[in-house]
Amino acid sequence: MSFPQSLHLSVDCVVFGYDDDGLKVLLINQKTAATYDDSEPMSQLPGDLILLDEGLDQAAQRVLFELTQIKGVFLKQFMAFGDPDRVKDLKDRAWLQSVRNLPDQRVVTVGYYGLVSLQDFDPRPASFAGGAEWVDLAEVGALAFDHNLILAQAFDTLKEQLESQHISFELLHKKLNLTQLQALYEIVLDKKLDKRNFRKNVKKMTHVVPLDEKQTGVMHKPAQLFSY
Amino acid sequence: MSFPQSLHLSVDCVVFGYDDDGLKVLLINQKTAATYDDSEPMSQLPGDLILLDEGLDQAAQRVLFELTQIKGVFLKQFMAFGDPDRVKDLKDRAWLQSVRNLPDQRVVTVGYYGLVSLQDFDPRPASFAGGAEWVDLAEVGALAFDHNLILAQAFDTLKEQLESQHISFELLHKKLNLTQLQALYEIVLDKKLDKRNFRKNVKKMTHVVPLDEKQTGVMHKPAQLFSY
DNA sequence: CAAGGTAAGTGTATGAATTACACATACACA
DNA sequence: TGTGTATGTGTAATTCATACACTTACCTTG
Repeated sequence: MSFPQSLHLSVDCVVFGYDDDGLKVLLINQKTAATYDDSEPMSQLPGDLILLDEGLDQAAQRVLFELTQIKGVFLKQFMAFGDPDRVKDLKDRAWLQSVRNLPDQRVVTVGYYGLVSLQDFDPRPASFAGGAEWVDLAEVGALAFDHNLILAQAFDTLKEQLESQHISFELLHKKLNLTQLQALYEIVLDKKLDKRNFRKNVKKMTHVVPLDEKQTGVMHKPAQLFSY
Repeated sequence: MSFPQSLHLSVDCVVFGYDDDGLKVLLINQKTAATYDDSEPMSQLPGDLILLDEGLDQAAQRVLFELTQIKGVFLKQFMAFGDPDRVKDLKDRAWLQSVRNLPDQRVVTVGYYGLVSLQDFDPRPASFAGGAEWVDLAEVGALAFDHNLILAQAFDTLKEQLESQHISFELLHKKLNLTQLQALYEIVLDKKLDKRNFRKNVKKMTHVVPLDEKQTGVMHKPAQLFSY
């Protein structure tokens, strides 16, 4: 009835970044130390083991900050990934050996996702060691471990969230005008929306409130800004 | 960059059981060995540590079977619970000490939920050691650990699933007639539904198919049976 | 074997919500 | 002062959701 059990637990953060030319995801490059052959160092989602005295949500915030210097993003847990072999692939072994005490240990990870407006979060926190960068969703290649799966799952969850009306600003919590917000919806849901109907719907969302502030410096009628 | 880390991972199963007089949840009684004071042995959700070579879904199925003899339920992951103190409460220590090698170890758990029709799953797998039993949702008292929280969260998830049309039979995967199905919806969502409208909606769900089979032995027009 | 009891099964009219669609407005710049 | 550009707004048509009552098929009992 009791098992000798020893495994590791990590969090992985899928942070989507939105700007006018599309949806991006925040990736970090594995520091190349030792690759198992002559292949390129791989990219991966920012993630790491949790500490023994911190909660999961807390761990997600900390890990994201440590790896990318990004702070204050609303991160939401969406799924745990526990395939026993998820870190056993040859391509991932060398890297694990360079950073872990027990590189062969099984690792279960808890996935978090969030959404930010790229205007705010410096589009290139690349200054930081490890090289974090925003990669266009369409251009994401093969990631380490099962991170392509985690990313896909996070994206599905984001779509569901948006469609079920609940969230948008909750994730973004940033001031935006309605054209930008609509563009975000269109990119994530991958379909065109009607401007007037979209605005009618937003008016019904009580959690989206107009600010006093207006757009400035544009060559047209300035747009009203909104926030969560 | 690498942490000494040692913690346990478990799964907990929230199995809802439906029959004509309401919605129940499957609980097990802690074998009373040593309670920390003279209090009653507590109930808890069926759950246990995962094995090192099994996946999470697989672990959920195994643990449920080992603790309750129930097999073949569709179980769906819904959330990981990782509060560092979730198993540290005094009331839970004595029991952990009696069943675990490392009773002080932090335990993170992954929650699974499912829904079964009580006709099929012997309403009382109580014959089995440990005493599993179906408890009316309204009558669930204080559970061990954070299991009341896990249960509440699972129930919320179930409601969302039903409301978003997606699931019902996917969880039940059992033949039912439409009156029974409607009653299930009414109990879970806690509101009355219109019979004719409900049936119209079910017709739209392509995954719910009528069987050749009909109800027998009833004192009225026999109902068509449906399945997933 | 006829009559009565019981839940199953079915359609329509009304109101609510969603969709499709085009022009006047406000600011910046030249 | 005029032109360019994206903002901001209403209505009619359609689709979807709701409310509502009687006939049907089988079982039972007298």
